[in-house]
Amino acid sequence: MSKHVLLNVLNSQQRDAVLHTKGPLLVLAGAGSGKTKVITHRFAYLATAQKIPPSSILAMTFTNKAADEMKERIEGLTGKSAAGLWIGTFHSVSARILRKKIDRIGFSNDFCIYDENDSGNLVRSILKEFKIHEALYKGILSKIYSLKASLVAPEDLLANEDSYGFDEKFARVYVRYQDELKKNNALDFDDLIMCAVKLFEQCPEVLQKYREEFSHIMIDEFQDTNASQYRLSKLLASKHGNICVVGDDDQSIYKFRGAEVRNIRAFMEDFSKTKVISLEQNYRSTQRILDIADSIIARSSDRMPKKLWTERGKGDKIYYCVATNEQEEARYIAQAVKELYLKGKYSYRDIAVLYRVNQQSRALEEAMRENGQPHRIFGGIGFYQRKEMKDIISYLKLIANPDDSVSLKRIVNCPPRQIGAATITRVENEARKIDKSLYKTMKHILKSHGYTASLKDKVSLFISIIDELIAHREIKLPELIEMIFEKTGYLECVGEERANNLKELVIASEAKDLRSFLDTASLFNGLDENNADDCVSLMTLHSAKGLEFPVVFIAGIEDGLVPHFHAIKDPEELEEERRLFYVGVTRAQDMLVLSGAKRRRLYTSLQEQQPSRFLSDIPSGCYHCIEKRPRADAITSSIINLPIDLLNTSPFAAGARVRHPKWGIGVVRDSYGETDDVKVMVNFPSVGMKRLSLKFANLEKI
DNA sequence: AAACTAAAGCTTTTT
DNA sequence: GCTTTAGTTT
Repeated sequence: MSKHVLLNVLNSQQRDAVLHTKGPLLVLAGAGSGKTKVITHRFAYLATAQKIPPSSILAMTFTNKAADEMKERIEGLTGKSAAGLWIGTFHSVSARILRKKIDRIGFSNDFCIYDENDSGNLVRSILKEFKIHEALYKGILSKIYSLKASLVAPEDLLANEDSYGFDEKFARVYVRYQDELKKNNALDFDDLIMCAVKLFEQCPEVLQKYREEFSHIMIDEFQDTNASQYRLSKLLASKHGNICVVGDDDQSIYKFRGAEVRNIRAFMEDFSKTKVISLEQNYRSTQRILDIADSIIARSSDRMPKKLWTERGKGDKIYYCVATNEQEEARYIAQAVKELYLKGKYSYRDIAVLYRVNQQSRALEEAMRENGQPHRIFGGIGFYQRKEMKDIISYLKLIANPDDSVSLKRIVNCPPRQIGAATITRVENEARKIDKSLYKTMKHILKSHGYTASLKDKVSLFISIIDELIAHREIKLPELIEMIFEKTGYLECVGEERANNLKELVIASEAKDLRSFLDTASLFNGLDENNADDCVSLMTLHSAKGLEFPVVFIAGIEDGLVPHFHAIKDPEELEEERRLFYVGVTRAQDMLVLSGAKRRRLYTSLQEQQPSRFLSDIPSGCYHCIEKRPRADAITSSIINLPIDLLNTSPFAAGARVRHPKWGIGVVRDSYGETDDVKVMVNFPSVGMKRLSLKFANLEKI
């Protein structure tokens, strides 16, 4: 794409951001203001107009999805493949650097990556050994994570014991955890960033190499960076200062994961002469939606001042529906979805239902199912998170890295091989004695005397399977996986559904080598399915960030949910809830429907719920209140009064009697769609409700 | 070692 | 209320 065209499609602020290629740049990108467009066009501009080699531009995001989208759009703009470029998540970029250089700080370059599950198992086994109540592992793990996010290594903790306020017991667990990771030749997620920082800080010549390699740096969702990610970016950028960060403090909703909004202000201080550009024109939502959004966020304290505006016009009315309980609320939403669909302007895929906690999806999913709305719940367990996937991946991890004792433990008795807890404990004790990995210890046991024959037999059988697989580690990955199935008899010990999932794993492994496949499996949530099916999307407010939908429902606008009751006491957390609500509202393009219930079942008790305190910040004229009465009929009573122009005026309007060549006489229950493609719902006594297109159905009015 | 029962959880979660 | 996990039984 030519330079001219590249710049022409941008507004003046966006263009300023693209043209500011030298020195630090902070882009405050409001919701829907074309943030990704700026990043991708800036990349393309650097590469084409400024002749910067694309391989010298480092672009980091948080999610694989965002990285993929960025790559795709850059490919579209430059007409060249983005494969192999430095566009990726913080974690994948760090992993890529560490794969080449981590030996410089005393690790092996063929390290494996532990996901949260693996880390959790490791912490639990340490707690067991230390005789600490195992159920505490979650809290301990999250402490470890937050320390790592702040770049506090175990040795720093020990050196500074008092100042962090952690007890000695915890410090011992942390030290041990880190030792075990190293022994297993493994890094956890946070280590990826922490080790990259360590590498750069301890090896100036490595830092120098990458500083020269990355002449330009761009960072997306900057408000979500934690201390270690910011440090990493700063290390790489501080020399030339060609760093562009894009973010929105109003959309900071991951403080609980270590994100530091303060990094935005810190950036302006750390990089003097930072140019600040605000993107305030919103291309997504109607004015009514922005008004609501603004009234919510304007109350937020200590934010960078900005005000979104749009050229899209006022738009449809916004609704707030109060239902008696969560089932009624869900039914209301399901019926409104149905109505919107039947009116023809929106497909199911245009509609999202957002909520604060996953638990809310239950009632919603039930109502959708009853009403026959195709829907998809996002945010369950990912593709690679399923038990069967993790098992096979553990086999692969073990094949790639036999010293990975966490993976070994996971699959040593799966399928059952008579190697239970007692046997494992014996091997583990031995391993501690000779300070070797479980795999090496098992080999040691086979060569030693003084063990029972039955133990040796069991271990020998297992080791022979693993060694045979290791001997074939170079064959094509799908074949290797099939070989695991064959040698272990895994498929026979799982049900049909799981076996089918595993077939997908085989397919996903095609054209990949072992190493890169394992990185993919650890660092990717799973197949980020682009919803090809026409489905309503159900997801939490958190997972909706970065997405947009023509129609958005937000359920549970009640105190206790939005804001969540865990966040009500702490003013800072309350602010985050406000921003979360803001994020939800700003997902909507055309239509926004809020809802709440008067009573809701939370765990065991039926709670009386009050409307969200955030609603009182919205001027009452901004939305229409609806009381949901039970037993409203879906088709005959309109739940949402759609604008007149959407209503259909053809002769085949609701109530008309028609004759169909095959099904005989029926009654039109609803009609909708564009004038050149009108669709009707007809109830035929003989076959029931049918959805027909007037163009093809050959209906006769009688 | 597997199968069962009791008990304790229970916000969000990019990697 | 429901789901996960810890502990106990067979």
